Order: sequence, then structure tokens, then C-alpha cells
Amino acid sequence: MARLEERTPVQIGLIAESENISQKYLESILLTLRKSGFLGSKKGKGGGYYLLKDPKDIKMSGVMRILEGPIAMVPCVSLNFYEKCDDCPDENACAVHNLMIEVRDSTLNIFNNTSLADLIS
Amino acid sequence: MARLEERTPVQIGLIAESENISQKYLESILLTLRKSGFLGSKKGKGGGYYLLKDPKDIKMSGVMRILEGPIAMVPCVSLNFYEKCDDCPDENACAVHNLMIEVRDSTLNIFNNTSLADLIS
DNA sequence: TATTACCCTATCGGATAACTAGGCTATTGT
DNA sequence: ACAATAGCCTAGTTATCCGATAGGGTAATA
Repeated sequence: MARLEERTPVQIGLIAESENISQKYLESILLTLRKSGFLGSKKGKGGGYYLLKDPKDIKMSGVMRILEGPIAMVPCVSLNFYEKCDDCPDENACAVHNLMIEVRDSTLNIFNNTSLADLIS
Repeated sequence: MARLEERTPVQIGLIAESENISQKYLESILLTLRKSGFLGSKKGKGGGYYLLKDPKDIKMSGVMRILEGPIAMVPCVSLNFYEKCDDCPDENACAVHNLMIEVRDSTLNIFNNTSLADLIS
């Protein structure tokens, strides 16, 4: 969709065919993206999905979180999906904790500075 | 173990207790580390596990690969656990591929430049 | 020679995620 | 109006992985 100049609706079937995946499976992915505000949709004949924003304004960090879940390698350093480790008495005393934060930040830095437009160029 | 000055064997039971995990489970982890060359072991009374190298010379990238598997987010950009994507006709044509390589390299850079000694300080 | 402590294999159960299936509903063009 | 189109929704299946467990074996040491 991002490769198209115009912002006209694209049917699920067309994308499924060109990407070699099942139509139904793609449907669930596109539905997720619509619910999270990345895509709009149009029903009926001539309908389909379309991008709501300019590809330049879509950061990969947002897309990744929706489609892949947490960016952090471990839940205890995740910003959006934080979870405490079961048997960890003190995160600050954990030797691995700070290292994981460092990795998270460097990954996040890349995703935040890459747009959908960057990807297709 | 890295925190100890001397390189004397430490018993599984002691570590299991101080880390609040089952002795058997810890055993399987230590066994993995021994087989991959990070730890040595001594049997019989007074035995246990000990580091084979100086903590300064143990890079976290090596430890991570043994305990956590691939560092890359997707197999198709993994250096040590490479796998081709099923329905991908051309990796170079994949929009996500280069992004994932970038992330892999930045993560690897951190793990390569962090030693076990860095972690405990 | 008994005890200690590591060695090895098999397996279980829960969670996750890719993927599928089937039917419903809203929109559109004629 | 109405029939075809195309998205909407929920549930479920299947496969795989991983944390964790169990139990018995073997080598080394005091």
C-alpha cells in the first residue's frame, strides 16, 4: 500500500495473491492494523484497505509493537508490556537488567527513526 | 561465580539456594554452559562448577547465544542460526530484511562489547 | 568404600503464535 | 430494491517451543 501513490483502497485478495499468503490470514493481520489506527477500510464493491497516514509519518516502532509485541527482549525492561520477573527480589540488583535496557534502547532508537517510507525506498 | 575472587568450584546446591531456583533446573543450565566451554566442573566431595576464563574475557554475545539462542529477531538475518523464510522469493527484495540486519548489528555490538566482568560491577 | 556431587536422557505441561474456518454485516452499483 | 462484493468478527486448530521436572547413573574424593 505504501508503494502506491494514490491512497485508494486495496482489496485483501490482491495483496494476499502478491504476497503468497492465505487471504483469511492476511485478513486478520489487516484487521489488527485497522483497529490500532494504521489502516482505514471501505466496504462493498470497490472497497479495501488503505493507509491512514503518509508513509513518512508511520514509525516502525509503532507497527512493530502491534504486529510483533514487545520490543524488549525481556518483559521486565519493556516500556509498553512491563511485567515483573517472578523470583526477582530487586531489579536494580539484577546483573542482566541494565544490559537489557541498553539493548532495548538501541533497538527502539532504530525503530523510532525508521519510517514506512524508508523501508520501501 | 564471577563475583568470587578465587576460581574454586561452587556447588550447584549453593547457587540454586541463593538464586531461588530448583537445583535440577539449574543443573541443566550449568551443564549446557559446561558443554559449550564456559564452565569447568569437578566431581566428588568439594567439587562443583567454576569459570574457565577470566570474567573480563567472557563476552555476553557468546553467553547469550548459548542460553537464549539466536540474537537476531528473525532467522533470515541470523549469523549463527540462519534459516530462509518459507515464502520469500528474494531476501534483498524484502523491505524488512535490511531493517532487521540493522537491529541485529546494534544488539550484537552491545553484547560483543560487554563482558561478564562489566555485568557484575 | 561410602558419600558426595556432577552427568545424562526423557518427558511433562503451559504458553504462544501461525494459521484456518465459517458465518455475519455493511456498502455499493445497477 | 437487491444482489454481489468485500470487510468484520469469533472461535478453534495445530504446531512448536521453553521452562521446569524426574530419576537414575557414574566418576571422584576423603
